[in-house]
Amino acid sequence: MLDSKLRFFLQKCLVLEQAKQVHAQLVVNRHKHLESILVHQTLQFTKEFSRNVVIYVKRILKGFNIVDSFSWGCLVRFLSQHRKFKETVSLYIEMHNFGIPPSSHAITSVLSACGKMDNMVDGNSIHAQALKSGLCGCVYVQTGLVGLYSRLGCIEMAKKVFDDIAKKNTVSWNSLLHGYLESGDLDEARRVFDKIPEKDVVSWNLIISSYAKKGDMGNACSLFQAMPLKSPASWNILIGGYVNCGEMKLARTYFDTMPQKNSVSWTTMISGYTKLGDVHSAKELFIHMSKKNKLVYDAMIACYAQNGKPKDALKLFYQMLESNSDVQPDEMTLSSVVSASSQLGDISFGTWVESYITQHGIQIDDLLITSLIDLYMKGGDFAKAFKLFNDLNKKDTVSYSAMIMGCGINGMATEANSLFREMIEKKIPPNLVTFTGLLSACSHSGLVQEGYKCFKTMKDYNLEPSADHYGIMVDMLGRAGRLEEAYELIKSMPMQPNAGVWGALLLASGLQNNVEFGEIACSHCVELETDPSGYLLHLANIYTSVGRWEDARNVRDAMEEKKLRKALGCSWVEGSNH
DNA sequence: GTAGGGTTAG
Repeated sequence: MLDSKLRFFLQKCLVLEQAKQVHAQLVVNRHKHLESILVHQTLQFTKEFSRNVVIYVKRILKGFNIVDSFSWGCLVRFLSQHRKFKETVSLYIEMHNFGIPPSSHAITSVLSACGKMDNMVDGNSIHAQALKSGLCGCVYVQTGLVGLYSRLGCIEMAKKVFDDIAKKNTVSWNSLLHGYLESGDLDEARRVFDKIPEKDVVSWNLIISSYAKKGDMGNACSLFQAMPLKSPASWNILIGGYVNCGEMKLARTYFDTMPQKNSVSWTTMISGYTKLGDVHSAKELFIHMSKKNKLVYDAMIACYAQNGKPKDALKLFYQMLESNSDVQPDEMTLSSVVSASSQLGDISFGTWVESYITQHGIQIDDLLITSLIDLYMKGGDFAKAFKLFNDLNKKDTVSYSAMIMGCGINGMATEANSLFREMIEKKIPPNLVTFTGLLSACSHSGLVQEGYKCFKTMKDYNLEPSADHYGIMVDMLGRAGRLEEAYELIKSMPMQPNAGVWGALLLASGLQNNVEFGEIACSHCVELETDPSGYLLHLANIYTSVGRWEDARNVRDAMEEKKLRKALGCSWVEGSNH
């Protein structure tokens, strides 16, 4: 009697606090045999990932006096489902060391985690373990292995395991299909797709997503229309395809017409607008979404951070912390947030983030470390930045560039150059950002020869200097007093010089009190910018410095007049609204 | 088994 009552009660266990209360009751009433149901229910109903749930459940599991592979498997699956792949594998190992034999549940989850992490080593040893424990006859485990080898690009192994499956289900077929898609063999994938006896919505989604990823929206769209039953994922795949092509209008049409939007639909659209720099449309969508989950917050925070709105990014982050205890930031959220604070030059935020990470047990990863490196380099805490740099699991183009960029800003040319040499030795390819850092290091240290050499090196790496790179070169030459050379370089540019390039020449002309180049540079700046008052003021100062008071006054007068006209224009517009 | 979020410049 009490059993069924408790069972009913357990079904209602939606949040951790309730689970804890019920658990206390179980213990008091000596119903420990119901603990595994509690574990199962709690994990099933926890929609948003929460580390507290993991800690709590693990404590219950370790208190079991019976071997319960099923409950352990539930926790392994919970971690894998919430994309905590590293933790999935380490819990699996912990479970093994605890003497719990693997369940098919646990094995399939840990295999999928290994696949998503590109972790062949653990994947292989789990395969071996599955063979030893006799679980390889289980279709779920076999299918999990097909999925693992498919993801890791070992299509031959995948095919071998697949052929051994006695009773293949649709999931087994789909896993193999996934393998051919992953290896880029679209023709073979299409043959497998046509051979699947009972295609389900995932079979269709897989083949459609492969066309969408290739940018072949014609095929993707016609298959989408042909499929008998569409799931929200099918719509999201199509929308994602259009987003990747930059076709936001078409994406929006499908988004607006789809019958059941889910959070993926919203995040896909928001990130599409992010990439095009359309913060307004992204925000519009974000505001109108009713139940926002963590990923939607992440997408919107990233949108602000990537589009030069760091204050908005931080504001939304604080809002996220306050809004809902279910939505907890993780390393993904924090990397955007750190990038925003770096843009604001707020180095104290780094210390806050680091303590937040330890307090909440967040797994720090290379991307988050990279954003912290950038923050500390810009803030001048080089010791901390170098330490973090050495902590990286894998140094890549972005992390090297962040370091070099920081050296560049702080005029550390020697360090920048040795980092550059190091990355070349390690065969890590530099990109345009790397050279921005290197060139600005030379510029800030007055190393003209070195700068030229660097600039010319770019083509060895198939990199075309951008207008910004020219801007730094102009700045460097200008500071060295070589205005003529700087002007020649601007004239040689294959693209239209921007206001930054001319501004650099103007600034240098100011340092040298050179009217001739000052006038040229300023006239271009005025053409390119809507508010040229700063440039004009600069030119006026150049006139003053060489004693041409009359010209200086003329420029200032012209500025005043423009300002007045602008002010009048504004008040006229405002007035007309009333 | 399918769909969504993060790091370096401007």
